[in-house]
Amino acid sequence: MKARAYSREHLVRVLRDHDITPTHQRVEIAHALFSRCEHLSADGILTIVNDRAAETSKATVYNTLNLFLDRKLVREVIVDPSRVFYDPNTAPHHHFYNIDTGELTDIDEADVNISGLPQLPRGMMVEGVDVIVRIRSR
Amino acid sequence: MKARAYSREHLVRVLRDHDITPTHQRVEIAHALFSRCEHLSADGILTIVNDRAAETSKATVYNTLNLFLDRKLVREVIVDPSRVFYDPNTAPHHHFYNIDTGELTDIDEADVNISGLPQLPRGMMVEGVDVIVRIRSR
DNA sequence: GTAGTTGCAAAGTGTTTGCAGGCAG
DNA sequence: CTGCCTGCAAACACTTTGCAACTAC
Repeated sequence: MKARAYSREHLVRVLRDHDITPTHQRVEIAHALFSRCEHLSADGILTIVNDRAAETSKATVYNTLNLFLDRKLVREVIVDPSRVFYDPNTAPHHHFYNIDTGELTDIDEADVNISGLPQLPRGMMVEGVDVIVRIRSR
Repeated sequence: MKARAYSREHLVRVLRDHDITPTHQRVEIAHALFSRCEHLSADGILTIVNDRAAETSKATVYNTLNLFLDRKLVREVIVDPSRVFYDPNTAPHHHFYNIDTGELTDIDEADVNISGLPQLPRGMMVEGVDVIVRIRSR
């Protein structure tokens, strides 16, 4: 992903493109997600957004993230039942998960080749393939 | 996995082999998991175990599952943040996840080939690779 | 102006913990 | 007998919801 500092104006356009009314809070949440190349949890986002001045509630963060999810602006990464991460990179890709630190790192899908998956059950289609490589320090 | 009805005596031996005191409840929970080739949630196990007569509490199911996990008798499958499944098949393998029904199906690891994973960060080792193929009806 | 959004607090869900009584060895 | 195990209920962390006030357009 490009490590670009997304401007507020650009984010407003992106939100509109996804049929999301660009309220102040939503722009801030989008900014938190897109301006850094990190995988954030709802709680992490809440902290960042309220870093300077408390202006966004927990409920709004959750509602907004679910909205972004629904509008396919972000993607959920499920690696630990007690930690859901939101990934601003919606292109298909995979992850390293550091089980010691909880850190997530992207793996470009182009690099990875998966072959030999069995036939799908009849009438089914693939929605997506997630690969999680769990790593830890030696 | 062999679709074999595990006897209680056999399970007692298995538990002992894993340094687990084979109490009545633990044997029942192990039986629920191993006697069927399903991926069960804590709640599903609670239901099965108490199907005839209520004799096992929720807390014991959770404690026991965590114990089994720790002793590597079962494995956790994380596909949905609100549903943790316990998999009696500890051999490396992957999963189909039906996002409509929540159903999990095993994929034999021998069939699947993954190539092109990037170098690990320095000093790291792979603990395991999970592949989840999310499917839905067409 | 009006529909959609927000904040707060309360309710929900799945899981863990503290403690008194009970079972395994 | 002794220590580990169990059940219960309370505690917990995370997420969702109901509702009155507010904001985008």
